[in-house]
Amino acid sequence: MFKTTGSLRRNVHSQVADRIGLSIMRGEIVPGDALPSEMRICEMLDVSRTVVREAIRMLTGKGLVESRAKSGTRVRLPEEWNHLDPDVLRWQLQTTNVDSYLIKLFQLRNAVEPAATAIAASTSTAEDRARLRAAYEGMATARTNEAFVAADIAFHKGIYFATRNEFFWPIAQMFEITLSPSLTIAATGDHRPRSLVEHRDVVEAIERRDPEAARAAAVLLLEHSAADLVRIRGIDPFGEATVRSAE
Amino acid sequence: MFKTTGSLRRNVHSQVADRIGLSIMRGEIVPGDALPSEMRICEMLDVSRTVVREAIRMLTGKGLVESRAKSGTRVRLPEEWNHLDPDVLRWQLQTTNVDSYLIKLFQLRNAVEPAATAIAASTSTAEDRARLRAAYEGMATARTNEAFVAADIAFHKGIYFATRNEFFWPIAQMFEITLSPSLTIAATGDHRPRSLVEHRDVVEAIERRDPEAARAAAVLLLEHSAADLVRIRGIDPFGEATVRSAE
DNA sequence: CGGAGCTTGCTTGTCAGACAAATCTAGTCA
DNA sequence: TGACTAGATTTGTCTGACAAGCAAGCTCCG
Repeated sequence: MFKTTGSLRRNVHSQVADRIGLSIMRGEIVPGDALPSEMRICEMLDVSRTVVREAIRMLTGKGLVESRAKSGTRVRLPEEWNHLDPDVLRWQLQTTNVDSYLIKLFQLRNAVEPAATAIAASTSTAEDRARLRAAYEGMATARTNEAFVAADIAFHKGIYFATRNEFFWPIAQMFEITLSPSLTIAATGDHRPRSLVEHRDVVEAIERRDPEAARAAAVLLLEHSAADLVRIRGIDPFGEATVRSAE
Repeated sequence: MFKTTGSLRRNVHSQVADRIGLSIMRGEIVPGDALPSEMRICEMLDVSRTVVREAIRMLTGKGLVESRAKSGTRVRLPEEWNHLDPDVLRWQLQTTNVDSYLIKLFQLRNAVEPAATAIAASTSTAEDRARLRAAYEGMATARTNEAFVAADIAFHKGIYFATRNEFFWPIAQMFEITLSPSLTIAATGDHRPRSLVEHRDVVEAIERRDPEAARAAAVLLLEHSAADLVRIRGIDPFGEATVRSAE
């Protein structure tokens, strides 16, 4: 069990954490419910107790579970998990509807990115701006779709990093996780050059250290991205019908 | 060692994680550097290897360290840690300058909250709105400062939760962590009633399901909060001189 | 028949010792 | 001087053991 199933060799406890984390995301273990006991998990997965304990420790750190001494390890309420944790993100991406996921992600990006871009314009260092410019050049000169998407990710990471506010960084991290796989999905040939101008306007506004121009450029870039979502995946992040509430 | 130092009895591995996490935040172990080996940490803190390993597993899950087999456990680059993780937040709050921390936090809140409020106006359930209204009533009728701050936190958590977008939730969580202690700091008597009207406008705009009015009300509320920061702590989140970059 | 108190068992927390695998270092030999 | 080998170090994993606390079931008394 737990031979290298296709991917690279990872630690066993990480694989166990993946397994339990995915089970929780899939709803196989309901919040408030108890996990199987450590010994049971050992038997089920044929691993040692050490491995199981370390896996549960990881999940505890991400807020997914809570183990009170001798009462068992229980799944916590969804509003308590760290939804921005890369692992949690990955597990959710594997178990939920990708479209609604992309819409929620875009909502967050839409909320944060204009402000982040404005902050970047006023607090970035020369090094930050150089990195941003390099990422833009990478997009402009990219010959393959992969290279273009990689440069695009570097570009947006660069913006969040240039805020010099570490609370923005994890948000960039999450776009990175989500966009990497979508690279293959959105790999339509004519997708590439369309947003180049908008990216350039952003980087130049930041270089001019003009927060308001940067914010405006970011808004335009977001509108372009939204249009791409409509065009390529057929979902509209602004037409909120898709995320209409239950009630 | 590790007797209950003042606070409630917690697991030993959590205490060890705290200790190592704080060391990293304080810069006692520089990124790229290796932690002392497991056995060394065992000796230093007088705990078993099991405990040390589980503590390191928690830190690994938060992106703070990375242990490659037999090369040692190294501290990762700051841009890789999960700065929105509650524990990381707590450690940082204990080791860095509180003022610059509050400014960065306010920057994020300023970026996210207007959009979150607008989304809440369009996607909240009746239950969400009732909870928000209840939190507002709690603020209006609070007799003690503690009760007021608790209701205030519940109010803002309610907004982020009402977006029905889980990616906004961790951000609310972080405000909760930060504002709880600041409760004692900002405990000036006349601080209380000033922002009541702004809160009411927000909740009523959401109840009317009017996104644009909600966004506008949120902006006003933020301006009020910024004024409070200036008045009470003497820091100005919008006067960016305080977070001027190094270069 | 019903409830209070005790007992037992299960589960997590922690400790100790052991071996495998991989990596870095240092020494040796060409 | 350079490359290769052997040893030591460190993390990954397994096993067995005991303590402590919570929950359920059982017993006994009213």
